[in-house]
Amino acid sequence: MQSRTPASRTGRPRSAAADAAILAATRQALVELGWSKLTLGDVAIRAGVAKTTLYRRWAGKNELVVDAVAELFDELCVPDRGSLAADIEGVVLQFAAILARPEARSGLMAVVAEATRDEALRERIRASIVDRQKRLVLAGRARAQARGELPAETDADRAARTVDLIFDMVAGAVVHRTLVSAEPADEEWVHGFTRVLLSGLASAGSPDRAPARPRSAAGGELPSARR
Amino acid sequence: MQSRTPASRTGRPRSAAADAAILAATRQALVELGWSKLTLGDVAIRAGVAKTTLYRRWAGKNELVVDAVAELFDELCVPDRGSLAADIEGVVLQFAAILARPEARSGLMAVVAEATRDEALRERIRASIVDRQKRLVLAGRARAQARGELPAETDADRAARTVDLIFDMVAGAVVHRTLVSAEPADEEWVHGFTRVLLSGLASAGSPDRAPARPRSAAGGELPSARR
DNA sequence: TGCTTTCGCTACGAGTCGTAGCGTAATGCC
DNA sequence: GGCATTACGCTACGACTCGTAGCGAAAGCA
Repeated sequence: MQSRTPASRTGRPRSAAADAAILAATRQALVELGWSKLTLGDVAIRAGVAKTTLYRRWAGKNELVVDAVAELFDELCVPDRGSLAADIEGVVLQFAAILARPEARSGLMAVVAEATRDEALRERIRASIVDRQKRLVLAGRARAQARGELPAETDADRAARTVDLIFDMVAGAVVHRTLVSAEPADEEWVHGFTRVLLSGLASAGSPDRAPARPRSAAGGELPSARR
Repeated sequence: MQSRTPASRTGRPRSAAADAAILAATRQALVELGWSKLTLGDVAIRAGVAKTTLYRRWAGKNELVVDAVAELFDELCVPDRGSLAADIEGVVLQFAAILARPEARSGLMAVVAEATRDEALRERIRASIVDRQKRLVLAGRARAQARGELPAETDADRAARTVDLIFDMVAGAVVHRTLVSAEPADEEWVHGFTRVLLSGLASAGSPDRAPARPRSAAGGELPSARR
């Protein structure tokens, strides 16, 4: 989590229960106060620990909130729903459900904002939040390629760039919808999003059905503009 | 900008020069200090005005930064480049150039985070930043429909939802790429993004050319494959 | 029993916040 | 020109948060 236990064999061990209580109290404070009015002294009182204990474990507010928010993303997974479109919709709905929680909304964007001027914090976010999400994209893509819904990628470098692109498009769209447009990423929205992501803008006017078009592997076939 | 001049005919008018100086000083402070270490007292000194003047014009740090950041988006426009793909790439590159500036990076996300718990602030952001961006999507879409690259939308309600979706996908992807992944949205990335947005994921494995393929609809004109 | 590390508690200087009060400057109206 | 009205600069203030230091007690291990 925050700091390792490098080689400290002896001495009184840190209370694991205090860790859990502090992170839970941080999330509760995020809900009730938001980022800007959250103070470490308040979190300490809520968690039932001394303020100095907080400073002994975390460098500051930023690092604490990153860890508190990161736990929210533990539940993310890629359920095999049988098709790429269904897999995407499932994951996006999970992601949207997390972002619907107020502790995620106010905490996540704030630490990302702080990370623009803090390289170490950015790395911490990447390791404990972003990479975990990106792994979902990798898993879903591999599964789709095994099904033949996506062409297999030979060039490893290009494949990495493609995964990064997909990740930014999926996560970015959900975050923007939820936090900037401030409207729910409900099933209807996710359905439309998935259709555009898979088939492109030209199909945006097509009726409600026919989202994915599992297209035979290597053939760079074009998605048909239906309607 | 911040407050109207309801009916105040008489009295000493507010200095417009002070407004400009304050907003410029705010952006400068964002660059040098970032969001969390930016104080209104510091901004006042940089702008050469009294701290009380700041509080007379803005309710607080949030509102001030929104106005300061909003000015960065004034330059956005949709240059007619002849095809939907080229138009998208142009706008996205403009948007990316703004987000590359440190005052936008640290300021924008911070106020969005604060807005999750402040309805009035969210409305202020929407009015002075988001709506301006969304208008670009509307303009580009209308132009593409006039060219025949996109099918005309009859249902006004569905059209509005589609525009919202496109907007969240475009803005969200660029913001996520720039601020979360912390990598530049350069021409190569924008090119790949535009291809996926227009043609869908299935075309992601195709070679570097052939971005958009507007299919039929109403006599589809083909945009030139650039590069 | 000793050694080591953590914990709770108190206290502290430094810094920021947002506001009040006062005298002065700039404008419109008569 | 005189008057009312509003904006401005300046100072000072209480309230709050920050992050740290110091101390004695508690909880592990040899």
